[in-house]
Amino acid sequence: MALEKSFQPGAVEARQYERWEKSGAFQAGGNRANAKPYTIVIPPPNVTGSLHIGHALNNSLQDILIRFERMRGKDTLWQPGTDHAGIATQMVVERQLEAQGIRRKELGREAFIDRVWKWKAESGGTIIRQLRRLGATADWGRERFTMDDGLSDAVRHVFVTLHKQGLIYRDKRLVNWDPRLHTAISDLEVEPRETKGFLWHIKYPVEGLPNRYITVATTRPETMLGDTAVAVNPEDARYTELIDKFVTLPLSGRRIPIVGDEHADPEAGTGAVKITPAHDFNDFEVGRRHNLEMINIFDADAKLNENVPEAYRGMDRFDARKKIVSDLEGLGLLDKVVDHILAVPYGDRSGVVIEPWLTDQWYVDAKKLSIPAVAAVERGETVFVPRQWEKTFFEWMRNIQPWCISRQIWWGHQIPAWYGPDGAVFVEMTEAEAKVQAKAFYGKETTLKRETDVLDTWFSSALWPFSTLGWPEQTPELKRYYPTDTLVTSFDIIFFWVARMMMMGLHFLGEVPFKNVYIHPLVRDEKGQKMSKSKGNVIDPLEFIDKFGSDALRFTLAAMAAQGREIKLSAQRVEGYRNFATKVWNAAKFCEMNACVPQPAFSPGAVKLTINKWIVGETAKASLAVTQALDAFKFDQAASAIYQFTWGTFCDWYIEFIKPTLMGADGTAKSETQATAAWALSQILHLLHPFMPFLSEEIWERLSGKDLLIFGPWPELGTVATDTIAVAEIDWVLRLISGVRAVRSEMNVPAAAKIPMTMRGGSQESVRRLEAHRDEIERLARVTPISHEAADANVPKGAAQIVHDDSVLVLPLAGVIDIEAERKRLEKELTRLSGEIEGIERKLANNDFVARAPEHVIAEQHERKGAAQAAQVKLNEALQRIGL
RNA sequence: GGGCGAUUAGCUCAGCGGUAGAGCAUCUCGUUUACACCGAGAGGGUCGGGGGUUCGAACCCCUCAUCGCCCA
Repeated sequence: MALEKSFQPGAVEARQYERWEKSGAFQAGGNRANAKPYTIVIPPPNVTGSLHIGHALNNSLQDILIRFERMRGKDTLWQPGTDHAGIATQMVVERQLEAQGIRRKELGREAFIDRVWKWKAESGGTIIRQLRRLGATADWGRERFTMDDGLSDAVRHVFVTLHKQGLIYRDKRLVNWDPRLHTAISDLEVEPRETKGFLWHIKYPVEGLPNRYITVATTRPETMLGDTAVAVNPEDARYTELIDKFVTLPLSGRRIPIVGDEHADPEAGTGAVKITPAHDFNDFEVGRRHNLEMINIFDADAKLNENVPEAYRGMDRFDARKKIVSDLEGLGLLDKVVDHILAVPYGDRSGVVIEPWLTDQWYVDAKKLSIPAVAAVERGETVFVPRQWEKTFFEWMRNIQPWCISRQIWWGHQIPAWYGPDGAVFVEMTEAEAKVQAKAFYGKETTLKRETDVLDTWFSSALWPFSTLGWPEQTPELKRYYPTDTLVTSFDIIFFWVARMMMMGLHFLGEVPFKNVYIHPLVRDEKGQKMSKSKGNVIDPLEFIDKFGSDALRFTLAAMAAQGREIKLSAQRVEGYRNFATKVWNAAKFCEMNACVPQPAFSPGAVKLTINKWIVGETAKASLAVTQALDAFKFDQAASAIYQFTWGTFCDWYIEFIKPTLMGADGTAKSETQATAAWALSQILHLLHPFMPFLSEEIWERLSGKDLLIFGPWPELGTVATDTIAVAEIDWVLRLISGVRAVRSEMNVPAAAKIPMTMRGGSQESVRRLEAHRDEIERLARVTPISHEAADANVPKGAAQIVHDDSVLVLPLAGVIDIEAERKRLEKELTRLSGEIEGIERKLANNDFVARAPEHVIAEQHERKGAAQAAQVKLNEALQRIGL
């Protein structure tokens, strides 16, 4: 079947994807039961999500690894799925209901959850379908969802076990309260935004000292109604005499102590700070140190509650701020107001200011769980790539806080805890078991009330690497694929994912969940800005796929995935790699037109022609480069290696070189070259497959028509030795051609003109090479006739001369050449050479260099100097001849 | 305030102790039978500044500057 003029991704992608899927290539296990397993678990995207460019990068890289290992013969498992995204999903469905005039609370918990499931069945998991367009070869039959029965069972099991081990407990602490969503959220879901605000300096009258005030500076005056102390630094001489005295809190008249605490920074504000333990994380700690009372002044909406003077009750926190400031001013207690920049915490889902609020919540003792996780990374059981991210991991893990896992929403894993009438709690897998416990506790049947809170989504995500494999059942899959091999994610997820999965994996399976964590960059727009819906600069990967093809997008992302950088993506770049795809297509078309068909019995080590020996060696080199780069997660280098080899070596030189042979009549040379070209192309398709799967599979099908490329085998050409003699010879020819082309262009010789070339001097070997490659040189350098003459022969007037190793190439261009220009060219070359020689001589004259530098470096310098000097001699001769 | 990172050709980025690289852009030439989504060639960098270590530094160390990100 003849190949069309160019590659049409749209016509190919769906069909090839179907071939793969039908072939069973995606399925773990399969007929590779004896092979070594290789496993990646997908970082589960939100079930509400759709594919954005970050997902495209993340999943392209995973697919490249999976395809690479699959071709190498491993039993690959790429475990796909989504998480239930508690708050996000609940919000989506709630909004839908509101549009129909239905309020969640009116509907009731059970009915609401039914609606969420219905929504999930209809519109959830868009992203999973979109991943197929990217060419992702995950094992879709094994797709999991964090709310599946099995995974929910794992969640309950973990919760109950940790509780019995004392690693999950209930506590009254400050949490990040979202007054709009009415739930606690995690530190990581809080987005600090730098905001212009004020520092209000407020005077608190000191008890027993008439007209003596202590002035506190605060960014949140409304919280003063909950103050239970004023703190000053014990070292601060201004205030030492006031410590242990009392102030009268303005507006409420409460009597609160002045305490000495290091939290007060003498340099900041007035050096005295008000302490509101129930509404500030730092103050909470101060309160614990000094046994201060904790007064909660807000309700769940962040409105002032009954613990404040009546005038302020029921007010919104920001309205209350205004009133309090003005009331203080009226009392003459407002000292001054200073502009101040502060970080205000916003909920990343709700967009409202988060309120530190005192509530009862469930916590995981993350500190205890973090110890083995840190140790495992220290021992190298899990390795981060690039390594530097281990610092980030350690930094966070060593300062880890108790993990608040309860959420006051409905969609999620309801906490398996039941309360007795007196508040005693029974944590069990099922209500029946809880009842048994309760009966033993109370000595009689009792009515229990289940905890209404659900768990943080990340609690279930943390179990993903093993819950998806069937844990807590001891399944064969768990045994075979855990620990997984590689987790591919970006750095902003180290805390969310990596850390929590490490803790849970180690605690429950005694082994790390993954051996490598590859941290890839974040994708930004062309200007380097983070993409966000509000900025309107989001790139839709599907648009790129439609326009340039999935392969082009994948290749671009791989090529830009250099370690330790951000990716700035531009359409131009994607277009460039689309062009590369077309180039490959056309090279294949050329091979097809010239009957270059893969020969099953072809042995790359047995080819006879120099050019074929050369391309065999170059192919082996390229395959090694790609393999090594992928092994080291250097996707950019792997992409670059296959790109350079395909375009710069195979297309630019090899194909051009073999044209005469392919079109000639020499049967033996022709058939060897056809077979070699077909072989080299097939190696290219194999090496390219992980990056450009659709294109490579399509060409492979047309070329060989048989086995699917997706199954490999991956080129392992380590045993094919590079023929160094052939490499040196072809290198000599290529440099000769390039040299002639450069001079022609510089001298403005019309591209179509064929000019004579004489090689002057040169060793026997040079003469032999010239003769052996006469045809190719004539064609590619556009010179004819080619002749050879002795080093002392006469040179025609007005000839351009090129020093080429041990010979000089003479291009007689009388009438065409500008003698002055040629002289300048030669002189420029000479200047460059003498500069180089000077530099080398300076080095060699340095005794320290000769004494201390390694031998091979010195030898190299001598070699370079020799070559430069030889060229210098020839150039000088050429300069002398030019005027003759 | 603490930590991490960046600064290399016009742009985007590799390279991280021993002759400064790629892609794109620019300029010149091109109806050579796979490809103009192409071919041939060219120009362009004292590798942010300053110190130091070394026979030798874009690369290691110190310092300053500028710009990011994370944590307080």
